[in-house]
Amino acid sequence: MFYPPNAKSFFEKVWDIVLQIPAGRVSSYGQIASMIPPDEAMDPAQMRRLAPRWVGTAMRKTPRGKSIPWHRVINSQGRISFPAGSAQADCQRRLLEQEGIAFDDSGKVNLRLHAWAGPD
DNA sequence: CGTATGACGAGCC
DNA sequence: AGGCTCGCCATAC
Repeated sequence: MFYPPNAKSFFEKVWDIVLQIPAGRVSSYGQIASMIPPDEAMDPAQMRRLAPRWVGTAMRKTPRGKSIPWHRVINSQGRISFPAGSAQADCQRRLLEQEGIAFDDSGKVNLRLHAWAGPD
C-alpha cells in the first residue's frame, strides 16, 4: 500500500519515475500518476481523480541534491503549473528551453513533439 | 486539533 | 478558448 496515507512511499515512487524522464522530454502529473500501480484498498475511480493532485504534492516536496529533473513535469495541457510570471515558472521555462523545448505564443509546449512515451 | 492552501485534471457550460 | 466545479486528500501552522 503506497497511496496516502502511506504518502512517503507514494512520493518516492513519483520521484523514481521523474528520474527516468530524459532531457528534452516532458511528462504530466496525470501521466506519472497513471504509471503507478493502483492501490487495491482504494476505489479506482476516486483514485484516478485524486492521484494527479498527490503527484503535485510529491513534486512540491521534491528533495534537492538528488538531481531529480523536476522541471520536466508540466500539466496535461502542456503548460507550466506555476503562476505565469513567477520566479519559479521562469526558472522552469528556462531549464526546458535549455533542453531544446520550445513554447508557443500562449506559453504551451507542443506535447506531440516532446511528451515522454514512458519507461522503456 | 481546526483551518487554509495546494506544481491536477476531467467534465460542463 | 476560458472559466467554473468537484474530488474530499496531504501538509503546514
